[in-house]
Amino acid sequence: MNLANMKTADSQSSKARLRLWLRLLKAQRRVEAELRERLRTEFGSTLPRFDVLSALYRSQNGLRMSELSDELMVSNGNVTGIVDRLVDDGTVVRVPVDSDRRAMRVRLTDKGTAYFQELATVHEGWVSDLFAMFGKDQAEDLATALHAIADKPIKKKEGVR
Amino acid sequence: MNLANMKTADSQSSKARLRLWLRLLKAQRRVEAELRERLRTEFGSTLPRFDVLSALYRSQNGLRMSELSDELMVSNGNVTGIVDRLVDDGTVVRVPVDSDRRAMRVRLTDKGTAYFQELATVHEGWVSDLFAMFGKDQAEDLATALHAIADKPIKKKEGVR
DNA sequence: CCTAAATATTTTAAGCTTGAAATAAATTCA
DNA sequence: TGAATTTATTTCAAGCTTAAAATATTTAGG
Repeated sequence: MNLANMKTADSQSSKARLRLWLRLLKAQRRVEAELRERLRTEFGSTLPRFDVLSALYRSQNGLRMSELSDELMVSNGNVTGIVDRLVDDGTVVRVPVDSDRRAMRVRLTDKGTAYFQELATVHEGWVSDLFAMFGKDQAEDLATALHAIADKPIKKKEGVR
Repeated sequence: MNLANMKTADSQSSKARLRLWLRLLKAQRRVEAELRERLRTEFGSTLPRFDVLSALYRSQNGLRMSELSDELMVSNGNVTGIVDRLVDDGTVVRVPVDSDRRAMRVRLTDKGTAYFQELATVHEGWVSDLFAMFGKDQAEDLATALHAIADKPIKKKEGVR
């Protein structure tokens, strides 16, 4: 085989990575569509709300609005709207932060905690079913591989010098 | 170790699968955020528009609205809006289908084709950079593993019997 | 042929999402 | 101290997304 007939290693890697990305995206969409549908029909809820409740449940003392948006990787304004709706249905409350009058701490109410526990149990079962083709070990291996991307440091804007 | 102290294999698998899902979701969000930002700042475009152009570019003769929404796994109404905007800026056209007056075929214009080719080259480079930690072989292995989820058959609603 | 059911698409209302602008409060530093 | 900057949050406009309803057309069955 001569050089003219051979793609460079870089081009081949690039294509393989692009295929990986498209596959990752498709898998994510398929699972997300299924989870959204089930949250809607069985609980009258949505994924963004579930995500917020989940983040708050994992925290001990609630989270500030900005901590929530960092955790979920969505914009501040987005979190404002979702929390507004969760406040409306009584699952979370906004508590002013004593030491910083700009800030708000969001917490689960007792009702919200009970509600989320119910959801979380069922949700784990759904996910386990959707990923049933992966055994424990393979699931762990895949998760480890994806860690390299998921926890890649966020590129920060450079200050002007 | 006695049974009381040991989680069942099922529970452990379930947790591992849940972690895998959360990792997959986080990786997808990180990559998507980066691609969206670059499409916006460098091309004044968006991911949904890129996805539609990409699907049309891969097809030979354009796609019907319903083929587009199947391919992209989004709702019909969603595609209507995105195609409307692409028509506005002259990158695609709606062509009536002779044999079926309900249907529309969407095609890239010459302008749209040239524009997408430009985008696609740069986009592949971005993806390759974001996935740079995976070599060709590892990227292929991961893509294969994800195939099991990405191409899982869609569960259809059962008719009443 | 004619009606009923199915199909392709658009419209609509509500919620999600972003980036940018606006507010308000805390921090920095001269 | 007090002005300038930074930080936390909300508001806003525009676009994305969904599910359901509405329209228009085709297909199937009697």
